[in-house]
Amino acid sequence: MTKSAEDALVEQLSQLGALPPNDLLGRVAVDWVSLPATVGRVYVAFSGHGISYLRTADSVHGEETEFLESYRRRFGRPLRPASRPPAGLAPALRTGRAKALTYDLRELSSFERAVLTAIQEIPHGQTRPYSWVAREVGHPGAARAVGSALGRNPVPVLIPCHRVTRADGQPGDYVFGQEAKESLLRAEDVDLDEVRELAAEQVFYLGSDTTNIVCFPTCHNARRISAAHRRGFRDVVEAEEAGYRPCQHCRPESMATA
DNA sequence: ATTCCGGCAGAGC
DNA sequence: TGCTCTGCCGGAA
Repeated sequence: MTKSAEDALVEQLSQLGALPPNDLLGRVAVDWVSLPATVGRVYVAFSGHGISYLRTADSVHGEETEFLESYRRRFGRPLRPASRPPAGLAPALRTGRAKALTYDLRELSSFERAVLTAIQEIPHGQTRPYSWVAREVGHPGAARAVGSALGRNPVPVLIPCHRVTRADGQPGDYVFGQEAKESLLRAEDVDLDEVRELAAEQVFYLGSDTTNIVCFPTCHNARRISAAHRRGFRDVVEAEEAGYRPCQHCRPESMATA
């Protein structure tokens, strides 16, 4: 066992407090399973603390051993095969809706955890810019740092960093590659072609002239705007000058940062 | 469209 | 501590 693995165990044990000893193994040992998902087969590591790691079979070239090695490189400890997956995991992977699961994000910084927590609020089928996430976690201006944090997302697909896209309408980079990001979004019925067409016209927000509310184009409220009442905007300031206010659901950047 | 910087968190030295 | 570099960005030129 490596030094860092020992440290991790000691730290975990110290956090167990008054838990009965017969819970120890279940809390400390980390298991793994292989399951089908919308993106093909995935490998998932988990313990009593929650799901801690996910890789697609594609990303490890279909090799279970490569998954096990990548886990060991990152966490400094081995995995053991599980007899069955944690509750709710299989359906979450089938449907792409995973908000109810619990995750073990203790290895991350508080900023990284805040970012991953915030993006779990992005609904299935919708996207938000990196700069939006930065503002949501109280670090406006840290859009690039958000990208770095998402790049370290230990549980992609389930924690939906693929729903965070670039402000210019491009999908942006992704752990498993831009192609994988695009296919994940298309599987959620995100109309990437329309997003690109709008962006080409310098339209990054959509409003309805019946409600005078402005949204991100993928917001479910924006999807309901009829063609006759739809109006595009370059930015929120332009929309506000036209008498529109930001949607309370998708919260496009307004001037007030509270 | 492309390129070039400024900004920011984290890691390594 | 402080300095430097890197990275799923953004926006200006």
